[in-house]
Amino acid sequence: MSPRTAHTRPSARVAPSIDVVILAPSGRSLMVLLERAPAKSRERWQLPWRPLKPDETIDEGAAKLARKTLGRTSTLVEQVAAFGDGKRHPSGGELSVAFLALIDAETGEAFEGEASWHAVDDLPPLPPRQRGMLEGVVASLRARLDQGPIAFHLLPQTFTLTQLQAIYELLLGRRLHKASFRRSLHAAWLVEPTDEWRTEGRGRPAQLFRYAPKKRRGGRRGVRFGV
Amino acid sequence: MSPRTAHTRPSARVAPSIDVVILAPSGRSLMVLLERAPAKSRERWQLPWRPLKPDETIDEGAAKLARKTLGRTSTLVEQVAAFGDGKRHPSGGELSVAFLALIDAETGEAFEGEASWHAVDDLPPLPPRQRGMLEGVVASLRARLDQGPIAFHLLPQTFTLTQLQAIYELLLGRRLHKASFRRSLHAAWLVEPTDEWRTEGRGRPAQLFRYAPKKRRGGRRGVRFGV
DNA sequence: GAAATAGTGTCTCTTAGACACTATTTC
DNA sequence: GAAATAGTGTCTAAGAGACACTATTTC
Repeated sequence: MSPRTAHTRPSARVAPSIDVVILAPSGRSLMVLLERAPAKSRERWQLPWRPLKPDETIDEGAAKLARKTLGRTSTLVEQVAAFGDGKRHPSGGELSVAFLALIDAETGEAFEGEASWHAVDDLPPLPPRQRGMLEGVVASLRARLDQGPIAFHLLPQTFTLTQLQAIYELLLGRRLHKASFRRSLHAAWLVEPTDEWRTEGRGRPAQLFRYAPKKRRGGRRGVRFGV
Repeated sequence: MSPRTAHTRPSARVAPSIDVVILAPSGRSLMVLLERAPAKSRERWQLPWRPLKPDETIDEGAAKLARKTLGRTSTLVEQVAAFGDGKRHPSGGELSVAFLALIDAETGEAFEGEASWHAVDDLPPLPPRQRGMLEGVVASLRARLDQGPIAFHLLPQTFTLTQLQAIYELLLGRRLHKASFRRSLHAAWLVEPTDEWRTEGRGRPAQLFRYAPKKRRGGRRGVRFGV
């Protein structure tokens, strides 16, 4: 049922790989960090990956990989899913574990290294399993947007409400109503104002906010049946 | 940071394991299917598992394992997450992939085999990694309840609305309002009535419904900020 | 003053939940 | 008729979206 490439070596046991999807917002796009693939590869780009070493946990391996790629400790590294669908992966192994790391726009723009940013809507060819992993990770990110404070990982410590709304619009793929957005945000007690204001070209300056969840209101909305 | 058991053999590469969490509703509890562990084990019970074989995909492996355990093809087998947290697993390996299978109550009650049902709220000791896997799978199930028609996999083909509501209450862990539940269900066009009615002891007979999603209304509620 | 961006007040419509009711069965 | 369960009508309150407005900046 699942496709299988011809060149897998059936009896050689290859270590599972750890692959990391590092995302940052940029303008109206979500960007992913890709590395140049080795010269012999079919594709020119790949997700950063490494084999799972025998005496480390996958979380340790992923943290090391993200750190090596980014040159710093990232905000969030979180396991998403395992992929062992028979599609081709640079490791030659059967199993890969996908991790997600989120970087804020400022840090993303400042990044300089071996890897470079690509819009997730307009990607170069990737090894097939990595392509699936990237799509799976982004889909899971979108699905979990309302389950936790994911969006704040894509912003600097302080931010304007317009910036925050732009992140939600980016991840949800649709425009949001400004007044409604701010009302729900206020009701959720997730952010608090700082006493700083940011002037950006023309227009009234915007107040800066920080992420500071206060209480958890009993979020008892009714049952929402599957989309 | 993560605990590591002393008995892992650092250089022996052990195949990743595939573990299945098979769930069925029973009364007011979610039940999971556990197998007797081999005599030498620390715990007496374990989740059904098997090593990933070199030339199969994880989905194939999980499907075979579920079929072997249940003696039939299960309704839903779906990968949830990988666990490689350094905790002990019967396989001795570092990495395990968790799968979820959902069985309806009638099929669950009819099941007879090597394994037996245990309430997820009242479990015997399990190998530590499997304990984490089970909790992770159940948490993910609850979190994804409103993303897809999960609840219907826990019911027979036709069911009463009271049964359906009981499944949602079981998974959400709270009581729901009858009239509201039915109104939202009607608005979501997920079920259609059959012309059968079920009499169960006293009380007015209940109409049987079947899962028959009609249209997808633009489920455009506002942003819900993380709980 | 014009243009641009930030932020708010009010109205409407949808819907979750409470409450109370009717309907149909067994005992 | 009593008890039990199924199913519905109406009211209220919360909140999402539309619209229009005010506020503060640069040019």
